Amino acid sequence: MCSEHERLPREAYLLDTAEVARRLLGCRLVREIAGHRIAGIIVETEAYLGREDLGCHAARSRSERVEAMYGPPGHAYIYFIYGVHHCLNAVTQPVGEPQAVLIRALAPTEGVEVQRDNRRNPRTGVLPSELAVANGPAKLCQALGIDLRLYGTDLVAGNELWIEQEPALPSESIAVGPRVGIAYAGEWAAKPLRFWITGHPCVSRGG
DNA sequence: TATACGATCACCT
DNA sequence: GGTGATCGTATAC
Repeated sequence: MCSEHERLPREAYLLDTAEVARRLLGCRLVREIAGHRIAGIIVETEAYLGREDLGCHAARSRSERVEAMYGPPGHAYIYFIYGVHHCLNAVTQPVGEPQAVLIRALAPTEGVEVQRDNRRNPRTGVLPSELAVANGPAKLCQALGIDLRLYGTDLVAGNELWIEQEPALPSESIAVGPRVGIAYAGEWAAKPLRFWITGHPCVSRGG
C-alpha cells in the first residue's frame, strides 16, 4: 500500500546500532498533537554503543535517568541536558543491552509553521528559517514538542511520537564522522559513529 | 550535604 | 571563537 505511513518495524532496531543509525537517515519522525501531524525527515544521527562506550550515558552507573536504554528496542530515550535542552534517542538492541541512536537533525516536512513557532525566540520573537528549525538535537525536540513526558514512548506502536520508514539510502549518500560533544570519551570520541545525508542543508554542522 | 559539569544553543566579540 | 544559561545527576567528601 502507501508505504509513506508504515512504521519502521521493531526488528530494524535490532541491527547493529551503527546500522540502525544509518537506516534511520531518510526516515520520517512524526509527532502527533491533538490529531495534528508535525514531522520531518531524519538527516543526521549518532550511534551510542552501551556500557563500554565512554561517550554513552550507559557507560556510567545504571540509574533511573538511563533506564529506557535498558528497555525494549524501538522506544524513546530522552534526556534533559545543560539545564535547558532535551534530546531524543531511539533505543536499539534487546532488553538489557543499553544502546541507542541520537536523532541530531531533521528536514521539516509537515507542520513547518508550527515548528517555526515552537522555536520562536522568546526575547526577540524572531522565527528561525525553515532550514534551521530542527538542525540540532535540542532544536528538533523543541520544534516537535518533545520533552520528558514522552520518556519511554514506543516509537513503533505509539500514537504520540513515532518513526515511519522510507527506502534505505544508498551508502554513497551517507557521510560518516566522529560524534559531536564527547571529547572526554577518550578513544571513543574519534570513532566514526556520526552519520548524515551527504551535503544536506539541515545537518547540524559541517554537513 | 556539597560540588562540578554535561550527547546544546544563542548571543557576543 | 568564546561564554552564560540553568538544573538534574554523578561523584566526592
